Amino acid sequence: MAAADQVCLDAGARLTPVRRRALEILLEGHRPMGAYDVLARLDADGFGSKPPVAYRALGFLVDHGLAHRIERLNAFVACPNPDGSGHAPAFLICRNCRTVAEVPAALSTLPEGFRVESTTVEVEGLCAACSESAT
Amino acid sequence: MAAADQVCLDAGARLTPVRRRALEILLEGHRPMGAYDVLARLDADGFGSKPPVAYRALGFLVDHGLAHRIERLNAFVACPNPDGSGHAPAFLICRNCRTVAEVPAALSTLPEGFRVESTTVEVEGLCAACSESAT
DNA sequence: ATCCTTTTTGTTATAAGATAACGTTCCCTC
DNA sequence: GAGGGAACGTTATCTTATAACAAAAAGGAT
Repeated sequence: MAAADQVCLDAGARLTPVRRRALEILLEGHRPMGAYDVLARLDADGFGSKPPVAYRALGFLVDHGLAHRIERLNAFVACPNPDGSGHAPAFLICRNCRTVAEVPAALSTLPEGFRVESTTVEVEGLCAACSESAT
Repeated sequence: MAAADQVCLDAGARLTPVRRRALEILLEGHRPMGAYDVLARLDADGFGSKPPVAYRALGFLVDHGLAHRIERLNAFVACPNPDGSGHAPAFLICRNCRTVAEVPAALSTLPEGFRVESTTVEVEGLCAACSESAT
């Protein structure tokens, strides 16, 4: 959370109560959460109860690199190390235990000429623990 | 299409009329199409008009590597070179002209222990042509 | 402090994407 | 030509996401 404050400070962005709470919810979750899951929690905490409340807060977090969207799951996770500088992470999604690990991405050599603006790298499979126990 | 026939033959799978037509529609599109876009075309051609018709046909194509799903767009594209052996492609998505190019993926060095089953690599940005004209 | 502008919030309403479950039909095998 | 599994089409419903509007709150300039 301290890192999040710093990122917002640097960016001149406001980590308002809903946004802060949304980030806390993701951090507490330790796993990807759908927008409606987050919404339910926000609603319970007295914030709005309608979808845009969650989508806006999550959008803010994603825009500032405080959270990431996992496309394959239509879900969101808190970024473990928000650094302000849009890094390009890869996600390892375990299909068994549904956990998601964020690791540094490493995309090699794309064709010339394409101007990259953002990347999505998601890998699905079995994490070490589940792979072990499935043997 | 000949390649598609071959892939299905090898896999002992049936490229039925709806499935074949769905693939043709994607091939004619030359761009990602939503399931409901494909559905409208299938319906016009006398196939069913309800979502499962499209989702099932597209699911079959994706399962057999004849088409790919673009997660960021919730859309589908025909695979330009279906080879039966689940290759791991990357997609270059131009945010300006909405075209999608499929290129060989090249993910380097993931952590040990994670057993990879499938990968999603999608890059958004400006294609060479749009990048040029935007200068 | 007060006015003004911009951002943020919450709402209503609706769009877009996806799947579960059921009965019927088709096709292959015996 | 009968049995059984795969594929089809339907109804119904669910999940995910956004457009558009009004009210409130924050921040800057005077």
